[in-house]
Amino acid sequence: MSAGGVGGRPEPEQSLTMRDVAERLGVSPMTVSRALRGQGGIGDETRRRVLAEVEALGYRPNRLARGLRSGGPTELVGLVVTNLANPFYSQLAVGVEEICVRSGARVMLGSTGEDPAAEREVVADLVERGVDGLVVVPSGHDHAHLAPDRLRGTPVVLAAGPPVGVDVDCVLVDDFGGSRDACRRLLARGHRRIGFLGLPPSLWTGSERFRGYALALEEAGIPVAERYVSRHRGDTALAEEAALGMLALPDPPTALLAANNRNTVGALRALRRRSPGEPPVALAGFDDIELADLLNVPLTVVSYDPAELGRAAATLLFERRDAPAALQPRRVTVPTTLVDHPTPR
Amino acid sequence: MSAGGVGGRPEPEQSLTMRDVAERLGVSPMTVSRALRGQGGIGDETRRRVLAEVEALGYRPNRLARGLRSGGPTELVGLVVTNLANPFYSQLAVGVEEICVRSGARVMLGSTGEDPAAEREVVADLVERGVDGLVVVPSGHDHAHLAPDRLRGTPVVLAAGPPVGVDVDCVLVDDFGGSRDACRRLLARGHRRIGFLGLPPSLWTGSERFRGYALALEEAGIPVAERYVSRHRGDTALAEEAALGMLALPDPPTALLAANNRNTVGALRALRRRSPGEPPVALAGFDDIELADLLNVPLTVVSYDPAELGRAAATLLFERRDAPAALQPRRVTVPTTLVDHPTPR
DNA sequence: CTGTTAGCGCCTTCAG
DNA sequence: CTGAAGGCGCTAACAG
Repeated sequence: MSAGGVGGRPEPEQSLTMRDVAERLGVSPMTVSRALRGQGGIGDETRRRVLAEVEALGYRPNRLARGLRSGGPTELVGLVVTNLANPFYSQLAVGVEEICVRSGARVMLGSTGEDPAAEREVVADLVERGVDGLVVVPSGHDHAHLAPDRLRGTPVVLAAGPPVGVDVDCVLVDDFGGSRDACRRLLARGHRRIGFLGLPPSLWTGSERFRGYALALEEAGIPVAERYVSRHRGDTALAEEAALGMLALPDPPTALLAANNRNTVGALRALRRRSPGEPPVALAGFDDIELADLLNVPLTVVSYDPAELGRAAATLLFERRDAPAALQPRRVTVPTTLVDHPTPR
Repeated sequence: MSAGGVGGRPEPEQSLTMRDVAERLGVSPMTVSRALRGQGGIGDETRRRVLAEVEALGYRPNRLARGLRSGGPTELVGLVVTNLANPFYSQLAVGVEEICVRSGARVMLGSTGEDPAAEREVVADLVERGVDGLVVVPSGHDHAHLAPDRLRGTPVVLAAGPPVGVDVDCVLVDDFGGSRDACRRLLARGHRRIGFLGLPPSLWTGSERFRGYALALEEAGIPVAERYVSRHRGDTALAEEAALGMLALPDPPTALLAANNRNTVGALRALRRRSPGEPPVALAGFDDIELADLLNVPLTVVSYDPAELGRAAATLLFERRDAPAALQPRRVTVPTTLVDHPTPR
């Protein structure tokens, strides 16, 4: 008798059940159940006695069993993202959690690594685990497998991309408007040759941000020139290379517009390799950068709050879960703002 | 028909049960159960038929019900952090999830905002929801409430801080060694007056990083001077102010050691406010900074992998969960490396 | 106001 | 190899 601690402790209480509490009090489990849920149908005095005993014993109900019988909501939301290490997604998660906690729900996490097959598995697993709904940052280009019909009716909200092949709610960033505004600002400052460091056209975000760029140019009567446009996977090395290529043209751009954080960083690296004599190149980009004020480069960014995207998604989800009648699919767009980080000093 | 879809679809299948599948096949639910779990005790031909029907119907078992009866593991891990928006914690989460997924487990999230009361609630909620174990980044200074005894026996692993008042496993960063090594490097470069921008002594991490600084100085026969030491909550503004204060001393430090990312950023802001004529100040700090190469300041950082911390934590957790006999509480320390970001160009 | 009966969906146990 | 009985912990639905 020893190891583990068979000391004189008051029983580590493997796992109390409602009946244990009830027996100690000489009442039926139902009484305990009612006291715990505080829904009435029980005398004040009895309730007090029960709650005192519950407190004393440290009893906590088993939510899994509760949910099984009542069939009610599990107060569980599945959040499926590509990669939590990306601050965009971790902030999105913060927003989702914030709203969930307010209604007593918890978040269950799933990462896909941008693999549509992994997404399917993760989603299926979350549904098996009884989530009330899913917030999904989609990986593939078709979302038919996210139809609630195929998921026990579990509601789904897409984040950062519109649904394709399925009618569900979604929350989006104003990619188009943000990009357009950034480009307009560069134009307002007199730039006429503006390079675009973009994302693949197959991505919604990539396509929208390009569209904003193109529209702003068009408004200014400037044609989009192939040689000023690069569209690749967001990767700082590729972005740097693309920027250097453009800047080496006989008529190089006088400004660059980067379609996301990775492209902005690549552009910054390219710019810092220029010699002091060369003409300056203006830079604008999507996504804010924390240390912008420490870089010796003026930078204009399209800023927005990823947490707000998460809050909006979770809100739509709860509304839909609790809607007796089905609502029309809704689409919420989170606005962007243009922020100038002027050259310091 | 139209709206909503009252068309001729094959029933959206509210929620199939094992019996539905069984009835369609004219077998008992047990047969379906056995086929699904693939544990044998069933004929090959029967299993095939069952699985085919399951596939056809798109039936998925209800894991909550499964766990209720079998009492086995839920394959659910609770992760409790202070704030997911902090990249340290989101990377930790990535590490935890990575290990969990390998054993078919999922992560349930809880944020505390560094509030010990919130931590208690979150932990209790996760336990009620039947997690197999918890990875907790502790908020308070005493962890007695995290004793598995009080949590239905749910195992706990502490991350980024050692247990106080309770015997559980933990994973730590080598705060002491990393800080010591950084300080040693500054000393090796000839610095004798080294300022320390630190965290509150009440934090484990704060105290350990200070200890490393103090030890390195002691080794070099240099006393720790009050006026070169600042210890406050990690906040860039406070750090900047503290750094400016030190640099304004009659005998200012020639180097600064920042105890975390926030302090490093504050120090960088302080340094950039100096005029070109003033003597340069060296800077070293805990935590790497992505754009270090774009700052025009040489920077030495103590780098480590937060995801590794998460992987280690989850691994300890599963080992303990599956250990038939209780193991001794273990402590894993993740190493740090010193990285130089030389002045570019 | 309180207790009893039954059963959520699945699995353990024991027959056949 | 398959099925029937029973119950995990809790709560609807009905009695009293």
